[in-house]
Amino acid sequence: MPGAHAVNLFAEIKTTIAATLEGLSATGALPGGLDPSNVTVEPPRDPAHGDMATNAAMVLAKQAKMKPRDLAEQIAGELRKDDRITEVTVAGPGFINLRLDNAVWLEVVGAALTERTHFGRAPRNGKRVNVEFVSANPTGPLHVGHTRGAVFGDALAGLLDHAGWDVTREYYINDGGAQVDVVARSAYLRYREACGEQIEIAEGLYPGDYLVPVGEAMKEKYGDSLLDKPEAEWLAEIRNFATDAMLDIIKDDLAALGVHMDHYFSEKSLYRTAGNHGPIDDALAALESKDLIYTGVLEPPKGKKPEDWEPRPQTLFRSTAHGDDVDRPIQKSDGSWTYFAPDIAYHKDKLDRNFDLLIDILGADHGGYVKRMQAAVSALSDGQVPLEIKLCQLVRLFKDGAEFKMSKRAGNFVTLRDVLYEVGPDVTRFTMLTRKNDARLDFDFAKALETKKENPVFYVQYAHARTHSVFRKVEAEGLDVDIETADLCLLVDPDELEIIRLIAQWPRMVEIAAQHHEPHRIAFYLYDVASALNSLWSRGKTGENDWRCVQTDDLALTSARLAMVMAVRVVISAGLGILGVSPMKEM
RNA sequence: GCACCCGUAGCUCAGCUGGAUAGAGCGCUGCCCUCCGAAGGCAGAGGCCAUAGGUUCGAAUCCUAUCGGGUGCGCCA
Repeated sequence: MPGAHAVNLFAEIKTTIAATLEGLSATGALPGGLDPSNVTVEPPRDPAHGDMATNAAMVLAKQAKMKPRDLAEQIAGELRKDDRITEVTVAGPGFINLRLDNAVWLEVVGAALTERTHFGRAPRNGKRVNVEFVSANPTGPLHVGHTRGAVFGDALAGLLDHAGWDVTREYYINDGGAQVDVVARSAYLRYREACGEQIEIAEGLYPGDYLVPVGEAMKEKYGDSLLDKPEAEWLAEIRNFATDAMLDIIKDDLAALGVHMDHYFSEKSLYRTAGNHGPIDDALAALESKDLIYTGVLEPPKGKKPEDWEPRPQTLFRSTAHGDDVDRPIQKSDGSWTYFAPDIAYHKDKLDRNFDLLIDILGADHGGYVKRMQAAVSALSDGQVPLEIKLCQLVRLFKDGAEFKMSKRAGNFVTLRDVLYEVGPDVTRFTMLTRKNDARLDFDFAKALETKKENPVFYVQYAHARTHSVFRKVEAEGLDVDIETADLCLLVDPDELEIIRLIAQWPRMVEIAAQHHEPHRIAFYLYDVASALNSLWSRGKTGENDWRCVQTDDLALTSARLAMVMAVRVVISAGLGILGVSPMKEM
């Protein structure tokens, strides 16, 4: 067995199979050059089939010009010689089912105990990934809509880190558009208010009282010197002041949720500075050199019926050359940039920072934006760097059993802070990760706090707490047990071995979830682990006394069982760690 | 009109680069604590994986078409 960081048994057996194929080719038993890349080694759905199943023979039958079952028998014959494998059968259309020596499984428990938080953590793969998420406009506190993206992005980043990537968590500050002027004007009103004036917040400005302290801070800094000046003289200054203040609020919100960004990138920095040149110009020049920029007139959008539509020439990006449906405007008809222009420049900046993979996390309402951005990245990187855009669907809130609708006009936005105040960061994070990102999520405040099995956060935490309570029991009784030196071979019960096999799947789970960029798989896996532990636990409570973990008259067996329980704890706490949830020692 | 996402048990949802008899929770039926947390466990009933074709040894999964739901479609980001 390889040492630390390489306890993915499924990957090991796959390697063994690949080696077996090569060996058979070398002896002439099989044709050479068989490509095993499509071979899978997985736990079979039905445990009666064995510990692992591989499709190798079925996948390679055509290449080898053999019947699947004949090929399977060939491979099986070789695998039977392997010490780790105790049983090899060929079944169905050509599955090869394997049973491994218990000792092999038990070694995984040993690995979990020695590696602890590193168990399942892949070796560094030397690749860098940039995960951009949240990126809310700096116009106020984060609300629930942002929360899902924040949780998802952070968990995905944690997952990729666990799977071997060098991860940068990044936030793009939209501080270049018109909406930050609106914040500035709104803050200015609060400033006048702080100076003792009666104010009226006009339609279209931000009414939120989070701007009150900003106005007071402005008075602190500027006194009443700005009161009589025209907007042109204070706008730029106040814009900076206000967006900084908003960003501070957002950073506090994220910190309260347990999210920490590695890098904040300002949109403003992309525009022309003192000279007549800036990153946007550079990005456009790069595209222009590839003949992807031209002036043209777009067709009117169908079905939307814009009343004031009329054909106008615009500067366009030939995104159709990179898979988009239509070319996209980067300049408005008045010559100013569309939002797309700074976004192109921003992604060029990411590319210039030499990432091997870019991931953007956006709300599902940005779906129309995916192809054009991927086209831009494809063009700028000559197809070398993939951009993956993960869209998070809406969160529907339920309060007191009824859906709670938020609307901008009613101003009844539920903020991230509200949610954290009600249920806390751990429940918020786990609950938001119990759905695929592209599925709508129902978030029920009451259910999130329920201490019942139907609430997965509770269920997993409960199992984790049990892994502690049993140790408290041992301590209270003053029993002399030692999990470090435990003889794991005493674990022979099928239910015990099932738990161990589940634990052994952890490294593989991390790998698969990371490959698919789907942290929710971790949440579901943890639920399975919790379920297996709870099931076994109950056996000890229903007459099968000999199953109880703690056997005062058999400390050797007790030690072995505690070692297994500890391995469960290691896996649950590692999994919760990836999701950003802190494991509880007692409920 | 076009693009993207989604249609799996009565309800809410999993289903691992296509794999063997499609899974869980809720709800329903019936069981299980003298003892590590019953805040739990076990068992039962419940399915034409939207529909129709196709690809292949093999499809909930891939392709095409249709139906149904969501999101978006130049000068908002």
